[in-house]
Amino acid sequence: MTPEIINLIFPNPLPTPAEIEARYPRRNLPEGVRVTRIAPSPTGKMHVGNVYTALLNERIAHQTNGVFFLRAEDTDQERKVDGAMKIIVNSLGRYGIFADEGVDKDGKDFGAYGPYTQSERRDIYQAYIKSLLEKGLAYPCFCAAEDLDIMRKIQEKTSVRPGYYGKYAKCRNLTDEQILENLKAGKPFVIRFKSSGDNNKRMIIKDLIKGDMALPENDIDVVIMKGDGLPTYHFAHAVDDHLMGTTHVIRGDEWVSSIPLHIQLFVALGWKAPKYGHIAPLQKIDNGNKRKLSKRHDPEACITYFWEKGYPENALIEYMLNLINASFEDWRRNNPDKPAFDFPVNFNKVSNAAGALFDFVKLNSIAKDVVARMSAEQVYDAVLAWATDYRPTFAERLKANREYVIRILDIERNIGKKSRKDIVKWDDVEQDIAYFFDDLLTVSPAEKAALLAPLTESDIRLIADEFAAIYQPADDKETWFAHIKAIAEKHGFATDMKAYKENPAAFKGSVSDVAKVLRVLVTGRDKTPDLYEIMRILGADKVRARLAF
RNA sequence: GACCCUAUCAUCUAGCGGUUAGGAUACGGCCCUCUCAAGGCCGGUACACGGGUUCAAAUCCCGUUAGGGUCGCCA
Repeated sequence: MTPEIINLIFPNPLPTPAEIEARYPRRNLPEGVRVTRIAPSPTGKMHVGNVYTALLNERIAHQTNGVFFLRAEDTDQERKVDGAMKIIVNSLGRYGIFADEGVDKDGKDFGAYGPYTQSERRDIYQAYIKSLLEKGLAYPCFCAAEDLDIMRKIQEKTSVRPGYYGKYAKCRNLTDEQILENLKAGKPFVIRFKSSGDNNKRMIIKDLIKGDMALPENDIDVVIMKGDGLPTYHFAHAVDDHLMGTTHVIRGDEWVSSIPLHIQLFVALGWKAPKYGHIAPLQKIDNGNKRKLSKRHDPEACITYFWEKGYPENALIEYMLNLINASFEDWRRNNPDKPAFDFPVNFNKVSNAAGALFDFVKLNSIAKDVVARMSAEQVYDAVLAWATDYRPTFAERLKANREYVIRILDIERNIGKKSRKDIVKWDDVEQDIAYFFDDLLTVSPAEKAALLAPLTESDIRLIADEFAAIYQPADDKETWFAHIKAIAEKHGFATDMKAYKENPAAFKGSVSDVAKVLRVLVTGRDKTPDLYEIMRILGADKVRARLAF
């Protein structure tokens, strides 16, 4: 390719590859230290899968005291959304995932290997594309999108492998004169990579996660520079991950089939390719089939779904760590008090080769454990923070009743392994504690009576009155329960559950029925945590008032 | 259609030639118990199918089937 042509393609002054290399010195890191990255497109929504991939990459790097950086892949100017980096950075930060270098929430760079936004790296990509043109490893292509469509249709119709290769690569063998003519005529063009691959040959790819794969060599002359002068993903990946010193590229397995291309690109540019690891996307069941979670169709694919529901951040992290290495749950059992990030991720054994179903049942179970390990104060703070964003009215109530709510949240908590586990997500709490507030307790007497059937209204009234008369909030739990037993005995209810079970007909009911009367009258529900605690927290006045059935 | 990958309980998985196929979640039962939750104990459920190789196969090989992914100037 003549200098004249190259100057027509790149009339602007460009740095030389050597100058660029000098600006990106090799990272001086000890053996075994890993450099990874997360490279999302700023399209405005954060997929759970992005967080999952970021978590894995972050762990892989930071477990070796390596570098984890964030790069904005915004070469598709059509899909770019303003403010998207803020969403990405906040989403990750919320889960404790922080980059050492990259783009911050305002789109500003930090770190020595920038710019970390691809659209700001145009000259760098073009410099390397220019060098490829000079070496005859790339060429301009003047085929219009419509021409390519027609070509693809013909290929489909004649059952040939689609793509721009071999005899279908029309612009590959254009003469310098033809190129010059097109360029001078101002015909739009892209730059394609001149592939020397043979589709009939296989190359062995060593994938860190999937293992060895035999993939066909790439023989397609892919576009490396688009009509707008920006590179395609493939080319930007090679340039950036080389210059930025990425040692391990861990990404979604939609990239598997382009690994041969990527390796080709590294070879053509004279660089060493990073190690690759590919993870399968998170799936869901749809009409009996698995398919990947999609931002378009599945609300739960968007990370904000978990914010709205108030899933504890640690619950999602622990769930994801569990998907990464199923041994996480054993580790957690042995290390109940350690931060989740202390878990040694073994990325040679990343599970989920085929794509795991995102399992909310399991997530919920993990979430219960996570919440059970928190103190009442921590739960309060977390619920308040969540409610402030998503339930302002509830947030006001929480703020006005801090001590009271903490006491409520503390019922049967912090007793080691026996802690209650009824909170999965912050969204559950308002309902859980509603009966502690008179204005939220809207169960009518009729509804209460229905819950208490077959006891009659006079039975209920009798029990309630007798208990109200004797109730002392200062009583200890034994005394409190002795009162209930006494009332039971007096009215023909069994106090010995065994005796009752052996001969239920001999009694009107059991002591649990008496307790149930009190429970329903005081809380409006027949299922609650420890009634004794509830009464103490409510206070004698409120208890008596509610017992006045 | 072509190519690549994957295939163990309902779900996530352990397993890497010899195991009563293990764990977790879910489910069921019992115990505990003022209800519920929690906890403890117990239980059922799996190697997709068909061929090989081998003394021996969930493990290795080959097919079949099923699922996933990729075949763009999107990433």
